[in-house]
Amino acid sequence: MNAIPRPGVPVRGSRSGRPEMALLDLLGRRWTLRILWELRATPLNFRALQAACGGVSPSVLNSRLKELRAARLLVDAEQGYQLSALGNSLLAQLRPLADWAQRWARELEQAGR
Amino acid sequence: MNAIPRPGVPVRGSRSGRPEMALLDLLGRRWTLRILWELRATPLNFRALQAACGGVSPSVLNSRLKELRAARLLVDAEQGYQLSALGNSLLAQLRPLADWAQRWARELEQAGR
DNA sequence: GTCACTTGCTTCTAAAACAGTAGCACACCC
DNA sequence: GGGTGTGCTACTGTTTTAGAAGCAAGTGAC
Repeated sequence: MNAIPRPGVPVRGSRSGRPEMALLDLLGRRWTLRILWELRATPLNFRALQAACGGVSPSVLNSRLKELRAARLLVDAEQGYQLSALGNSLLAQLRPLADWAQRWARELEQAGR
Repeated sequence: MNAIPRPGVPVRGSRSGRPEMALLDLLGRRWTLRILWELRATPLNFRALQAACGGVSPSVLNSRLKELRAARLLVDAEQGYQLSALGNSLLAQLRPLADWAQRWARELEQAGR
């Protein structure tokens, strides 16, 4: 299945077309979350984004960009790729994960001893 | 790289060990988000979880379960696998995504015309 | 003009991840 | 004993991703 996940369309592991399943499929692809994350503050062009993602291969990056454009989370701008209004609203949900990750790190460190 | 992402350890695309990078790597693996999602309400045993995830293959499911246990997001219970307190706190962050996905679906539908 | 440089991306091969099926080992119940 | 349910492992084949190379188009200096 190479289709780009969209609400209303069957995705990996769900033929219901329910929007949250499409979302979980989209976000569960390698690099998707990271790309959104790196664009949280500022637009980046192709090579800058590639570098920000630790040198992800351009073929994969381009696939993810296509998917994110199709999902309307991303738009092409003069300064490069940037989040759409929709993309920003998604990122608003995701941004608190940075704090959560801190807490996670602390708890894992405690548990590790 | 087959290592389980953990804070403090280099992950795909980041050697900094920053917790949010480890988290993005962990959640960006296929089925991880879906598994957490399916466990949001109730514990499920292996086969029930597999079915809930649309028949994901047992080898992959088992890998994800190992990762999630190592990340302390999941614990083994009598009723099957269930979210830990930590896992529940992560899911609390993720739950609003269902609403967001609804909105996303509406906007895509509009834009599609 | 052409030379160097940047940028978005394509193309290729190899490695890794995942899918899909079968089935084992153990437990429990009869 | 035989039947059922369970967590998983083993295997083969397909898909996805990694990693390197490089091309086509644009820009600016000369």
